[in-house]
Amino acid sequence: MNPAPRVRFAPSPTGSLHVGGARTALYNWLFARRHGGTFILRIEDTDVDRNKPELVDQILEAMTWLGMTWDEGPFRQSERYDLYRQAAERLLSEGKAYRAFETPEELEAARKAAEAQGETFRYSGAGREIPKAESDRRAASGEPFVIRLKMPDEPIVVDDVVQGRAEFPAGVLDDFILMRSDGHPLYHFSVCVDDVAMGITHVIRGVDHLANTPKHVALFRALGAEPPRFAHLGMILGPDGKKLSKRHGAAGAEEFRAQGLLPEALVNFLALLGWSPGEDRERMTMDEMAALFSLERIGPSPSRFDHEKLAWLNGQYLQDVPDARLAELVKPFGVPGSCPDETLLRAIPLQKPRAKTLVELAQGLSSWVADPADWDAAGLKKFGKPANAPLLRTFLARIAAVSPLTHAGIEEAARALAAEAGVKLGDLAQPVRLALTGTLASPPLFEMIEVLGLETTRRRVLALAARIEPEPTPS
RNA sequence: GCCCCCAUCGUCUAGUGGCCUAGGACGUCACCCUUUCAAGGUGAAGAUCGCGGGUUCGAAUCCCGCUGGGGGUACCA
Repeated sequence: MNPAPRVRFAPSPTGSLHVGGARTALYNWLFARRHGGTFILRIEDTDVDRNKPELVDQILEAMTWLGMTWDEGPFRQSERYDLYRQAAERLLSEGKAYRAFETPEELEAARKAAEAQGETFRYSGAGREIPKAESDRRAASGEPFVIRLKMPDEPIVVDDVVQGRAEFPAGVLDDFILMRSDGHPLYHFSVCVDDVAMGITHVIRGVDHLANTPKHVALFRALGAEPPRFAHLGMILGPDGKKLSKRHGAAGAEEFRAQGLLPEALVNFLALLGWSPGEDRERMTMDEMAALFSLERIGPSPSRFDHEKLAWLNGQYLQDVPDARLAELVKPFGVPGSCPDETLLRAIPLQKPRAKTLVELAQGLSSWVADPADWDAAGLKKFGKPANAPLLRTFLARIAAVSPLTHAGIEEAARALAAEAGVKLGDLAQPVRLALTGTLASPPLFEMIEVLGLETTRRRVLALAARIEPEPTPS
């Protein structure tokens, strides 16, 4: 058996945890769990200009919320500069890398010129020709330089676990920069140095890195290490097929959290974007997924983010959350803390089948807590005819006589009243529902009244009755 | 421009040469249940497997071309 794999998730703190990143993290996590490996968290913060340190905590929190715990780290690349400098020195002394003294301006000009010709700019490799002694002397004299890798003069084959085999011809890649003139390592370099140092065996990341992979392969070899296995994941697109962004509603983990989604649902949904365990399995816990996960079953193509399906899945999960837990979870979404837990606990079982998210649950719960501020216009139009006012009052009188006030008893009274009045039960129930909730949609009415109690019911019903009664003769 | 990748119902996908009259899920529609709305149950519509050529007795599955989409081509990550 192969040694236990070591994988890493390496976000850069230039934004919050995007769902694309969350899915990458998840696949790494799942892979590590599946094979008893190690999941490492590494913060790629070498771009001093674009980093936002405060985002690191946000990313860690999102990871935790999603249930992805890491075994090692978080390591920060900004704290590992010595490592990169040493590696660069070594490459330099081994002749696998060299100093180049062109200024950014010179390079930019050369790039412009090449583009004007309709050609791809590639660094000339001029620095390769500078004798070692001269290079050392110029560096010692303080002349700014970058360190570039000598790319091998042979094609590089990347045998990707999910994207398949890709061959990159020799000569299309130039001698790219490892260390900037200010001494900061560049992404490609710090990544490979760290991957070697951390003993990474499998690199699972987005396809946007596939084209960079030959650089990494060359770098691993220069560093004297066997390149890891690569698995490049297809992009996650918005419903319109464009790159997913806030424009599509939500793109960051904490935005989904704010929308009232459950982490287990989001994680399950994300896992299915590109991976399938086969046998038509869809709903799975993280443990189940971890048991079934394999890189071979990841598809190569990009996928669109379908909010509808996520919502459905979330609704499924929501039904299984114990009511007491739900009572806690829903509180940040606007259910007044003043609502007695007893009411909440009786309302939740009736309300939750009607909710797909915690936000919807909180909305549904609101009418158990507060009298309706207003009545639905369509409802008023349909059931607000003055003749209903006496019906409502009679209804109140009838249920006042029901003792104890059980939903079965209330239903019995309601049915009797409807029969007497010669109307369908719905014609009585709907006005009452409008009075209690302000809307025409709610959980079963009689159970609601049982929980709400006579006082609240009376107050709300009288309010509506007063509203629909004929004006006291304007004349 | 150059290099690389991708392409099955509207969406996520199963499918790795015969089991495919292409399966499941979301969504949609219908019916059932029903005091409303959901949930739930049952069922239906929906994919000439992007297009065109090959290979093969046989292709969604292999090969080539095309088209469309995406990525890379930075002293960004």
